[in-house]
Amino acid sequence: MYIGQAAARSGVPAKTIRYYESVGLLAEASRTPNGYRDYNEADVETLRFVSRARALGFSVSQVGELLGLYRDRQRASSDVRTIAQSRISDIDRKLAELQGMRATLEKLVHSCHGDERPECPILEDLFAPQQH
Amino acid sequence: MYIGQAAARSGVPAKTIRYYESVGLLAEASRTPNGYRDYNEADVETLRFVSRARALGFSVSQVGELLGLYRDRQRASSDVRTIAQSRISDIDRKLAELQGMRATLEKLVHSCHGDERPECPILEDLFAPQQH
DNA sequence: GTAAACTCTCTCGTTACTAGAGGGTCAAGC
DNA sequence: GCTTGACCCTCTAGTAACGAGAGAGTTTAC
Repeated sequence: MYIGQAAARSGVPAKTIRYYESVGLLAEASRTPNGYRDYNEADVETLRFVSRARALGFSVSQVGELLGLYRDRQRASSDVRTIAQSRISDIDRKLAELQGMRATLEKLVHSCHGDERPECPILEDLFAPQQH
Repeated sequence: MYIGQAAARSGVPAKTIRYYESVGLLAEASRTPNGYRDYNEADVETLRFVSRARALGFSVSQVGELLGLYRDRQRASSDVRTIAQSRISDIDRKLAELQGMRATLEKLVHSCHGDERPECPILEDLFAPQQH
């Protein structure tokens, strides 16, 4: 099948498929005589794997690692588990950061009347912040 | 003062200050006779404002808006409040997304023994995902 | 037969910087 | 007078992960 159909069936845009190939995440696709990329069922499944792993926030290079682990079935499950756990740690750090930001913003918003008057403590706070 | 001192006092790296100027977030700095950028106290305070707003996750262009609101004291506080609230909404969306990712990863990690055996349900799950 | 739809490669734009090249300026020390 | 080091300058390129668009060839449908 051509790239358009592979895109439709995997949910990965054609542009993105070419990009993944260009950066080495996917092997170079075989070509039909006219030079169009040619895909099969297994390729579509690989694309779905990539798509789902990306949706879980794995970077493209991490997805490359996961694909490698999948292809080499001799590898221990602990390798996969380790990658997944470090991703969880990344997420936890990001969550804490966002929650801190949110708390500060919430405090600022509550201290601001939000009416037609120009005074708003948000800006003053940003200019003269307490340490945090 | 030169850019190095302004950087030290504001916490914004010199390269970043030049970058902010180049994208129009900051006005072009005045220059000493030798061509060096020249900063004063007010500039340092502006840099601190920018730094703090960036740390709260406002984009550079949003920081530009906030600076504009600060300079034009006639503007209503509701403008500032609206920007801050939309930033909170952004954060809430991101939090929900990360929490969803985290839950899925947690489930996968729990289903994986993490030992020397090659079987790990994480990869199988990524290949044959249930809808979510 | 032709027009739409699809494919190709290539380059640029995005965000918010950071790193580095190549070069000018300035003060201190010998 | 000269060098050394710490500054400063501009400009370019690289980062992550694509998306948009140009310009051109191919296939498909009517």
